[in-house]
Amino acid sequence: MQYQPEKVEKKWKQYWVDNKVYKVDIDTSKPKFYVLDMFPYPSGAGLHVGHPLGYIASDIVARYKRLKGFNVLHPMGYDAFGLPAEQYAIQTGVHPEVSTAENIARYRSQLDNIGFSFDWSREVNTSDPKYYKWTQWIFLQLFASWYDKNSGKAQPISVLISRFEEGGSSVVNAAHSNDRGFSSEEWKNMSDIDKDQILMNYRLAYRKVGYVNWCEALGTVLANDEIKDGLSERGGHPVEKKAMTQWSLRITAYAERLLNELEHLEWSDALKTMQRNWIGRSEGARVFFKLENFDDTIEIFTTRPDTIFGSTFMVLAPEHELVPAITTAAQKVEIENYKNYVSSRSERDRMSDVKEVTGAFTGANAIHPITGEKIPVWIGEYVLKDYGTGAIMAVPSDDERDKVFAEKFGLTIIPVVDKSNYPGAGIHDKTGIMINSGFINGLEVKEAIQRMLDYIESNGLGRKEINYKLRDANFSRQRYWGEPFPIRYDEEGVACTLDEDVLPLVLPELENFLPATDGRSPLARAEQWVHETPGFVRETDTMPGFAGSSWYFLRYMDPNNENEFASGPSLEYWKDVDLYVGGTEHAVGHLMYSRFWHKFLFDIGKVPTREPFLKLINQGMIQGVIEYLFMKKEKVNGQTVFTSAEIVRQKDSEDGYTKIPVHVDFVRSGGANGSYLDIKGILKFTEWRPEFANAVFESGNGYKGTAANFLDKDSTDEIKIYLVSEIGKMSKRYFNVVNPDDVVARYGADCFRMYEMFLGPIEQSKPWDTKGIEGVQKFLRKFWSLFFDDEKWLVNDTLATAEEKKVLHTTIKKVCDDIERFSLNTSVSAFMVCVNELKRLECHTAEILEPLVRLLAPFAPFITEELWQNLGNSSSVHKSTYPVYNPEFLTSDTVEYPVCVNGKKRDMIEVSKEMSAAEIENMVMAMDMVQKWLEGKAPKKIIIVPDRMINIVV
RNA sequence: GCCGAAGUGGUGGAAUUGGUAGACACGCUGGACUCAAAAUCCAGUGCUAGCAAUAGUGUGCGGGUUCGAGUCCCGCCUUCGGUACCA
Repeated sequence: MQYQPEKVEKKWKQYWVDNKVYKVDIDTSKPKFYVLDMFPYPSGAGLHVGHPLGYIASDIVARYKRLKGFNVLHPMGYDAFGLPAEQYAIQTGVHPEVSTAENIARYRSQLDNIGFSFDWSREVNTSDPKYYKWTQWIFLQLFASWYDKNSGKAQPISVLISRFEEGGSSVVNAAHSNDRGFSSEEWKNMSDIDKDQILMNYRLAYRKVGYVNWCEALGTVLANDEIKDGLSERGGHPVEKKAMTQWSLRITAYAERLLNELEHLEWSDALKTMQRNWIGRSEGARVFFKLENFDDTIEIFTTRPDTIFGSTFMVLAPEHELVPAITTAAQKVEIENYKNYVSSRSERDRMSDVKEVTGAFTGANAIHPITGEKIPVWIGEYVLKDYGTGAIMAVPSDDERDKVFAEKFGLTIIPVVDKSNYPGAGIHDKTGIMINSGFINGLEVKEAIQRMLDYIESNGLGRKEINYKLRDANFSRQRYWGEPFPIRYDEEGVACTLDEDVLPLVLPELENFLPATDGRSPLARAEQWVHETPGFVRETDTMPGFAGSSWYFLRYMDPNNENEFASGPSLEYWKDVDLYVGGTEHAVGHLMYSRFWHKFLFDIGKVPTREPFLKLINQGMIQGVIEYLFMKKEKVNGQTVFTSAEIVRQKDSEDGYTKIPVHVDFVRSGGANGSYLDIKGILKFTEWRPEFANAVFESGNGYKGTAANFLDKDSTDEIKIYLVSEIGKMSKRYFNVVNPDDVVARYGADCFRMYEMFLGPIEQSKPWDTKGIEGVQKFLRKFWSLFFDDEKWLVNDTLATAEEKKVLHTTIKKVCDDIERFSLNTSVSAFMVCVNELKRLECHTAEILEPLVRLLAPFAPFITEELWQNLGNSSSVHKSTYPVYNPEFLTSDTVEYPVCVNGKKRDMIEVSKEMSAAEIENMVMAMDMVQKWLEGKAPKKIIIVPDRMINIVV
């Protein structure tokens, strides 16, 4: 019987559904194991071959753990709110709910096609009101909480209010953004609106001014992703920063815990380092600088208080609230112009450009808190509003950017750290001896920092402080397709929450998904919805993408619960995720927000664990090849011109050309350097992009013409328009998506699964390529042929030989070790080696083949299910047990040693395991090869590494 | 710019703790079977020299530590991911 994957796979897919093979429930008789994948955003392009990489790996582990006797929770769902569906709705009028449902249906069928063992009864969809009811509920809990630094956890706002009543703001040690202190009397006499404003600055979900990318021409707020080189990607219009009051989450309150509690997690060091650096804890001082002629003070944060004597000017973020007040009349125009320039700059550009600094003088001076000198106050884009206090004391002698700034604007530089005793020390290294620094002269930097901190505190100039690079998370989006806030504002503008029992607050129906005026969310168009309750207006912003994904892993534990986000017993049983698999692109964003929400839920007693994800594996990306055509920026005689890449390369500059992505299906020799469009490709391209129907194509061999001119050419290879290939994301926007369905249709799901694993280590990124998939296909056929020849069943009951047992048990050991350390590419090789060996030994005994089927089942669930049935079993192979390796079968009496001379392998020698080192030495010295290399001399040293190798040093 | 990762034959990759570099595959070359093809099977395959035995050389580049370095250290280069509103 021939191996026919399509037949076998169809049969077992149905069987699994009919018999609910992967359904899982709480079972306290078994240990639990939770295997989670980062759920996909269901994009219009469908699932591509990159998505399943992690899913296959986690599915193998889930199946392996099940066979090992664990009760495995292995769910899947959809992160279904997002920008692309909304953009699609604007373009086509199709409601995001409709397109999302279609995309989900497509994803589901694609996922089913690959044979995953998900328990689909637990599917989660973040855009389903039954789900986002609980996202809104969590938001309400955040709104109703503040962070008490004394108890180190979130507390109800009611506790805060009673503290204020008892002792005012000074008795509270909270994470907050409140800038005025008050006594209990003052609190009691405050109006409700004032109280509300104060409380807002303590809430974990609060409102503050944030900056959005505003595009006047498009009348909309843009995502960073929609901006290229400072212009809108659609249309190339200017983009500027615009201030808007927005919801924000006080993640900074959790900075210390997010940092410290990383330690026990089984995450890669690289990932932990990324999170640590993102949190960016630094110890230093907050120092107050008085202003000349103003009552206000400028607050700065510095990690180098020792260098304060070298501070010769100050720089404020251009958005700093003091800037308008302190700018002198003479400097007003300059400051305004500079602020306009800065609002056109992205934050990334502001941080990246270190060679060129820019800035403007406010005309104001600050008073140096120690020397009393007047120092000028500037604004500069390299100081960010949301980092630290949004202001710095500039020390041009000991900071790179301050130095460049001082040099450019002719400001004073006073050297304060003598590094002459530390050759090779960089400008930021905390080493050297203080000079020109008054009472700390002569001290080592580290000592000077301590001395200065003490001085600052005891003289009331400031205080020690810990600062974090981590910033509070902007939680508002001016979009339709997201969770509505369960918030409405009264006539005074006070934010009032909806009652929990009216949740979910469902998105209103809309026809037009374009943003409303002034960049307000499209929700503002739903007049009736906005004004539903007399005297109130609803919040029209929606929550960002990370809202729903910050807690979905909890919902899987009890996905259909209508009374709670998940029941106590289910949370208590499943606890946390034992294995989380997903891409590094989420290293800081999603993983940081999820940990934050989880810790908050822990604080309010809703989850039993401090951390959500115990072990995490980052899968690499499967990249696509992006193929670009060179297009001349300027039209020639009114026509668009595409130029073959070799012509452009001869000019050693790509200036004057734009790169237009081409659908990879049109390209010949794609992926390599010599990819090109032939005549057929050009015709397909112009058909696909009708706006280029009359474009001129220039080839390297002198042809020039439009697609129509090429029609009469006989040979499609006569004209080659070469392209540039780049490795990048597989994405609809680059037209390079490869659908797993196509691969499965051709080779079968088992083959696709094993091939994706065989491609290389799971953590590594690599471009998709089907070169080599036939090796895996051959393996599966060969495996099958151990059981069946053309028509006959070959498996018999003969006793297995020692050699056969050795092959099997070597493989069991290797595969188990590999799964445990997540090295799935090498376990596929191990299976190949095993089958090659068994084939050579003409092994057809059930004693070997039956455990081998179980061993392979997690990798190739279909073919093994079929063979398992043929072996006479009536239940699923996935309900059996995993084979256990027996070391007895692997013993050997001899060891083969490589014999090296000076570390270079020269010969091999087989040695009995019983031999002593001295005996081996004698044996080695007697070898002809050794004598030849010694050339009569005595060896300096003989190194014998047991079971490894022998090295002779000459 | 900053943070993180990767770089090994023609290609994907293996080498788990400093100990035989290139397992397993793809591709290629030659052969068997076949009228022919597909499929299958056998042999070879890092590079250079050599009929061969063998020798030299070889893990992005330049240094270093070590009896021994793909693996550790220092300095670079290139590519990828993130950089706070793509998900």
